Amino acid sequence: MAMTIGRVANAAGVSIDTLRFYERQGLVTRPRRNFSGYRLYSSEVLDRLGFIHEAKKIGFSLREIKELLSLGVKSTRECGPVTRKAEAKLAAMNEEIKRLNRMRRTLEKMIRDCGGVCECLKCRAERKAHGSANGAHHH
Amino acid sequence: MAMTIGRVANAAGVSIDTLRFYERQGLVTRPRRNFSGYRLYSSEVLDRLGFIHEAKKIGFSLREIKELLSLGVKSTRECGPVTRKAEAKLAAMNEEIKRLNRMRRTLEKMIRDCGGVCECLKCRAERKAHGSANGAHHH
DNA sequence: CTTGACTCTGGACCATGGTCAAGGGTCTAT
DNA sequence: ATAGACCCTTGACCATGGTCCAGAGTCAAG
Repeated sequence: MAMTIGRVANAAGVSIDTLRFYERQGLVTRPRRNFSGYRLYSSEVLDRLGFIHEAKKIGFSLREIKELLSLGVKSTRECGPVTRKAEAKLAAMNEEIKRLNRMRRTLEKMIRDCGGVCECLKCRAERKAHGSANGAHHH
Repeated sequence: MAMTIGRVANAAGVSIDTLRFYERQGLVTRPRRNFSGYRLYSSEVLDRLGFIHEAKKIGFSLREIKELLSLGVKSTRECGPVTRKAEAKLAAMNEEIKRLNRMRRTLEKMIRDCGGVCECLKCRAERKAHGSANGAHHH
C-alpha cells in the first residue's frame, strides 16, 4: 500500500525531483515518513498527480493548480471551482491569443512589404521604376 | 555629440540598468569610455535602441534581436534577413496560437459541461433525471 | 559483510528580461 | 571645498518549472 518516492515517480511519470519540488510548492501534501525518514505515499497521491498533469495540459500554472487543490478539487471534471477558474483562465488566454494575433499581423505585413521604406538596392530600384514614394511594394 | 549613459537612457526611454544589461548581452556595442571610465555614446545608439524596441514589440526575443543585429540589420523595415527571421517567427507564433486555441477549446468544453462525469450533487441529480449515463449536461 | 540501488537534505543552476543595492569614484555648480 | 547628481563594478534577486549535484544514510540480495 505504502509507496516510496521512486515508485510513485515511476507510476506517475514524473521525476523524483519533481515530486519533491511539488511537495515544497505545496501541490502535494507532505507524506508520512518511515523511521529513517523515507517518504511513504498512499496511492491517493497518484490521483493528485494525475489531476496536476491534466490541469497543466489545460494551461493552468502550478500556482493556479495549487489554488484549485486548496479548494478541495479532486478532479478536473468537477464543476464549480474549476469552472470559475477556467472562465478566468479562458479570458486571459483569449487576451494572449489576441496579442499574438496582433503580432502575427505585424509580422505578416513586414514580410509582405518591407514597410515601403526599405533601403536595399532591389527596393530602391523598384521604387524608382514605379515612381512610388512610399507605398507598399512586393518582391 | 557624446552622450553619457543617463542621457541615452532618458532619450530612449529605458533604464540605465537595462542599457548596461543590453551591453552585457551584446545587443548594444560597447561604447568608448572617457578617462574615468564613463561610457560615451554616439547618437547612433538611439537608432539601435529604437530597433530593439520595435523588434521586441513585434515579438522577437532579445536573443533573436541580437541575431538580427549581427546580420547587420539596422531597421525593422529592412528586407532580407528580417523577412526570413520574421517568417520563422511567424511559423512558431502560429504554432503557439494553435496550442492556445486547443487549450481554449478544452477549457470551453470544461466550462460547458463538466465532462459528464462530475460528481457534484447537482450533476448527479441531473444525470438521474435525464437517465443519461455520461453524456454532456448543462447547468 | 559487501555491493548496488534507493533515499535523504540543502543548495546551485538553466533561460528570460531585466531590477536593485552596496560601496566607491567623478563631475558640476556654488 | 563641498553638496548633489551622476557614473562605475559586482553580485544578488524576481517568477516559472523544474533539474542536478554532493555527501550521507538505508535497504535488500547474495
